Amino acid sequence: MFDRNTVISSNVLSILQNTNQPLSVKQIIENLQEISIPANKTTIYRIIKKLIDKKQISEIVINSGIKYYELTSKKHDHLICNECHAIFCIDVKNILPASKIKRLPSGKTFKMKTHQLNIYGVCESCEDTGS
Amino acid sequence: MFDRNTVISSNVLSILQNTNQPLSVKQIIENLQEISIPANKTTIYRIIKKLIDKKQISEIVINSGIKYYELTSKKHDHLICNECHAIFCIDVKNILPASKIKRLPSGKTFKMKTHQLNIYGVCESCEDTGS
DNA sequence: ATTTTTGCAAAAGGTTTGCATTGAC
DNA sequence: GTCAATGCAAACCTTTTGCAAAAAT
Repeated sequence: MFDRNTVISSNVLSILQNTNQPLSVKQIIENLQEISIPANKTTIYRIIKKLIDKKQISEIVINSGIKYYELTSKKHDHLICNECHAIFCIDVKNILPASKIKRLPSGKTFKMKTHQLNIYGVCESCEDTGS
Repeated sequence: MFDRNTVISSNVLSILQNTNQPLSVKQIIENLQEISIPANKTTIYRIIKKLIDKKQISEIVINSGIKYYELTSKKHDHLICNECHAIFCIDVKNILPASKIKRLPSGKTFKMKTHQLNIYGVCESCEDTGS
């Protein structure tokens, strides 16, 4: 995973493996604190960056401007509550059907209002320059 | 539009009406400078906030963390170049088909790699409290 | 012993806030 | 004249960077 195995890096990874929703750096730090592993935010940002470079985790940006991270293998689309900002992971295949009311695996409902789809890739100009 | 009609606010709106892609606050300021209307960023943020409250414009967040704004009436999904960060507006209906290569209205191509779909709304707990 | 990982402080970048001034009506 | 809009400086928040100290191998 990492060049060297440390308490912090291994726990960050297992926290991400064991959660059922994307976590922000702040939330990761809180999770670490709960198991008595204090960590500096700089350290977490650096661990996150390595995991992203290895494509082990993916970055999610929501309208609050805060970034969240989840295992790439668990990558989902997301329902985001405008009120409490909770993030629920879903599979787009379960959404397309008509109703604006989505039933979550937990049995709870979610009223969909707006969406944002961003598709990332490479435009023709950048493809040409091969940068 | 606004409680009072000013040079800055009316021009911000017309810039957003005349562009074919979402603009950041920085880009809006640059657009204003080009027509010799210097404006403070605070002012632009406040104008943007009013337009969002009135739902005249919508906010788009991309992985760079920067927010972009576009007329709600022109709301699209977006292709975002990972290299140059250009944003191309598209209609999701034109995407779903098989190929990873999307042809833009301009005739140029875009190679799609990853996507992020965020659906905003209200979760059951917040719906209950009616907040 | 070497090299990576970590912590701290400071900086960076986008966004927001407080307050006094300017400008629209 | 009144109240909204603006500008400026400072604050805020998340994220990044530089450098020295600590830990892993």
